[in-house]
Amino acid sequence: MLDDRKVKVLHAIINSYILKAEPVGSRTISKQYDLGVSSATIRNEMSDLEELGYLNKPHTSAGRIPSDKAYRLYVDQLLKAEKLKMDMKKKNEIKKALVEESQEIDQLIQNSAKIISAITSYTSLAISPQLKESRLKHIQLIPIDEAEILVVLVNESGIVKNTIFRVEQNIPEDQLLTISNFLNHKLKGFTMDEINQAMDEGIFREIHDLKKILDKIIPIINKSLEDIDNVDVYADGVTKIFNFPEYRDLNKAKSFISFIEDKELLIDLLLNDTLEGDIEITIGDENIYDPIKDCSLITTTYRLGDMTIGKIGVIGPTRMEYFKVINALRLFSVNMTEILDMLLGNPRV
Amino acid sequence: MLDDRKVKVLHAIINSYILKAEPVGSRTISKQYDLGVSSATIRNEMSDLEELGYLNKPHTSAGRIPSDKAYRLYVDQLLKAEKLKMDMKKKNEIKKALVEESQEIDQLIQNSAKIISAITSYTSLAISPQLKESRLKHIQLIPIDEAEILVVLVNESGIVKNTIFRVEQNIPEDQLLTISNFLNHKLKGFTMDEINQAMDEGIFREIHDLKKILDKIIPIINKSLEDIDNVDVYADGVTKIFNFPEYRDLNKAKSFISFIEDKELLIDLLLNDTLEGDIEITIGDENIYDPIKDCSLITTTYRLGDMTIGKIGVIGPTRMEYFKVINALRLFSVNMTEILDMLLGNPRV
DNA sequence: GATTAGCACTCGATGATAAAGAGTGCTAAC
DNA sequence: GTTAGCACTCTTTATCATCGAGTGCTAATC
Repeated sequence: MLDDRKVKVLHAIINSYILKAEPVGSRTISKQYDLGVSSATIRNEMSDLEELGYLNKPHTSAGRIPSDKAYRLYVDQLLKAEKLKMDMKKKNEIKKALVEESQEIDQLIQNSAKIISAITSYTSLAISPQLKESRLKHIQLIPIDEAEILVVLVNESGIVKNTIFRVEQNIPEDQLLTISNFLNHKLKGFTMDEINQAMDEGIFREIHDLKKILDKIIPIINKSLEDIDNVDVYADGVTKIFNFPEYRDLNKAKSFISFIEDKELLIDLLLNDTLEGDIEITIGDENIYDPIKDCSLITTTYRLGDMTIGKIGVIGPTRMEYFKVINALRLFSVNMTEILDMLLGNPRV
Repeated sequence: MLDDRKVKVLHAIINSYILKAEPVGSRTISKQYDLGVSSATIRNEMSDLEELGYLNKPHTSAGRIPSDKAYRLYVDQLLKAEKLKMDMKKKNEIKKALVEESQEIDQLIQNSAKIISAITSYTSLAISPQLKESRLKHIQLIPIDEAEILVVLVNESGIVKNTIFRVEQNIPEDQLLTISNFLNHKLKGFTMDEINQAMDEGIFREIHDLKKILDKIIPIINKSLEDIDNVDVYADGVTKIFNFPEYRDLNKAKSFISFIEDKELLIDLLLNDTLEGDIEITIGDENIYDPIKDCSLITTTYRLGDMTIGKIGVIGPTRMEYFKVINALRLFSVNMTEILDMLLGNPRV
């Protein structure tokens, strides 16, 4: 069905269209890509490719445009054929830049998005670590002054969360310590769900004298653990979309940018996919959301330990420089995993 | 120079232009605004107003467009004349929505930006609290496990910051407590600058046995206090700009959105102004930055105690619904100040 | 002296028409 | 199977006439 020459023609068309963003004619291919056949032959092949669904015609007298199906074929072959020859020098440069700028995890993610957008020239997306079901590692109550107590929570991954709350009457420091110890003893290693369940079962029944303060603290613990699990998304280089002729149309640009502006949708977009695999590519109509049905989304994951905890990627017109983007993202996947390990991972000494 | 009727004509033109975004002709004014004079008279007045710099002509046979100078006059009179009749019902509605959604300060600011953009239909901007020179209120070291210590800092305003760091060898809990107490004793109430200075003066000389751990902690304290002072900006409703006909031009839209995307510039924009005053308005060419020289920026401040600590505002075409925006922002200024007081302020019981 | 009706004039916007150009698809020859 | 050649299609671009909103001036009017 798809003989060797057809594939070559198709690739030539795709390459040309990625480069120029203009419908590709038979003459262009026969002249600029060395296939050794005349434009008439190319015309015949193109006609076949169109029939097979790999090419579209904007109108009779225009050239051809690759379909989503064509990109899919192209990308699959790209991913299969391509050896992962990572440019270690570049990788380490990026790593250095990332580490220097990012002491906090959120900063790391944000900076990654920024750098990716800069080096690929596409809009980048990134989602903060997913630490679903995080387990409590440490809890401590600290008196700030007579009327304020600070609750500090640390989860397994080393993410910390604090809340200050007010109390009517002064609670002696040693009593707070007792409470801290007690809570640590009872709740350490549990997820929020488990803590809730334990409470329903009345693990605190034994101590009546602390009840009043515990009643105040438990909701805080809950909220904080919830907060830790909360995700954030970042986008960078949104206006890069204006550089692509397909977004000369104001309405298209608007709908794209509106989509990117909607954090809820972005989170959904990045999480709905699996968190598996190395590089994931969604092309055009394969996307669920209407506003990006003529975009391609390329994402990669980053890990903490052996858990995949987040995603970072690039979005742009289906006519995307897949090769370049895939390579850039691979660099980041490795780098971020390494950096996260350094920032959050358990010390392995 | 500017007699009463000229002002009336000018206001009519401004109102019409704000509404329609189209050059205003003399006939429109004489028909739709009840000034009791013919279009010819209006024409004469318009000619005078143009000479005085209040009106511009796109070309000979178009109507007139208000100049920045005209908006400035209009706005100044608006601010002077307008009584602050705050819609208390609406104010409290908004307050309720804000309080429910925002437990964290940053969330409060973000939500405010979102709501403001929604009710005004313009792009909103907000900057996180400026707690310049924040003073240390409390510091505590908490052992997480054998190799990790959590440093918790609380500043005067009740903002908390944590960092986990690793130690080679286990430090006994009581020793950490001693260190905490010592640091609290020495550093409480000081700003970062003062802490640095104190260290240069060698306040820690007396205790040699703690030197090793202190050397590790001091940079963390510094970084954390710096971090607390760090500002963040938020923008919401960026794509609203597409709704305005003056941004039908792709390049204009791009340059506007690029500007808004650049956090550095936004911070500068919001901080370069004074932090004084109720409502501040910068019109068109009064703006320093080129990309927004045909925008107006309206901001208001919010306070903590008697210190102005942040700004929130709206940006849009100079043809802006000043009245509506000013009223909306006033509501927010009061609400946010009240909410911040509740979240962070000292308990006054 | 201010106001107004009247009218010539300006200039962008709109739409129709023509010409140019890129590309296809078919046919017939190689 | 490949290719040259050519009629045909459809968009793009340029040109030109027309339309209409609006001005600015003049002369008449209040």
